Amino acid sequence: MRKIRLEEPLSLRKITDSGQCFRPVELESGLYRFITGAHILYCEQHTETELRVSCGAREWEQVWRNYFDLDRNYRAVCAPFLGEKRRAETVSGTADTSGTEFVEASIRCGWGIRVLRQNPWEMLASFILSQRKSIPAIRTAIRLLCERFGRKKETAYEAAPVSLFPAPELLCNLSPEELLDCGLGYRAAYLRDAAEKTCDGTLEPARLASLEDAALYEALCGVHGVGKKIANCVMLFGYGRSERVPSDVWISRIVEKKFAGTDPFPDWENAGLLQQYVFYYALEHKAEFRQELSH
DNA sequence: CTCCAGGTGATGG
DNA sequence: CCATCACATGGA
Repeated sequence: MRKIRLEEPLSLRKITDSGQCFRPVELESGLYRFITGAHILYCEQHTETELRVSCGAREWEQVWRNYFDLDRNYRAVCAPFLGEKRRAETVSGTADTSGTEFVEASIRCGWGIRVLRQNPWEMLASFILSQRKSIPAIRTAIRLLCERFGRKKETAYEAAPVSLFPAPELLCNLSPEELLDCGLGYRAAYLRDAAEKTCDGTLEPARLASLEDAALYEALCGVHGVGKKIANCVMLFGYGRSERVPSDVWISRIVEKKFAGTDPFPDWENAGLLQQYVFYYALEHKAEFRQELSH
């Protein structure tokens, strides 16, 4: 395992648990596995700014530096919402306190999270499957999908081969039953539609990457089963559109409870990163935000 | 057994 | 525009 020094803290555990990705796992105590495309990384947290990684320097620079979004300075991005800087800017005294304090607490709680730059097709497929499922159930469904249909790759770190995410071409030729068998339920037809549109060029990732936000959003919403939340997830996590804010049930509850119903996410170039801290905070404090029972 | 899950589409006001 | 409802099935 090779040593990697980082300019900012990075937490393998928080990233894995943050709800933006479903395949990273902690295999045994402290050993994490990440996969993107056909690349597999084994990784240990040495200190908060030092990792031990299984790949060579070249692969780290060409693949994983981008995947972990290491060229972005998160401290600079978050500075306006933290401590002294924020107080200095609110001398007028009119700014609200509960909301901004909540944002600050969320950033501190999730410090070390990176918003990963993941594979666009994998994000589209994964978030289509995610609707009306719990995060553990999403992980199970995606794992089954990969194990059944994904290409296998041997590594020096595990006895069993690792399953890559199945390419869209592989899913186009499956029978409906084969997809249902992964616990996809009614989402199987949605996934099929996404696979076909990705293969026939309608949603070709390399072309979509060059589109403006509005056009990309339109294209994604053209898939059956993709609405605004999933489209924003794919844009944020798959196409690096860091201003997009996927608004789901958790975010709605937070807006209601902490921001008096007013959208706290400004029309800002990095709003999606803030969203990720706030979302993680909610996951880590579920009891506080869980749905009130109706009566 | 019951209830909920990182929503969406169809339908009806 | 907003309010409901069905949708399949794994977790808790």
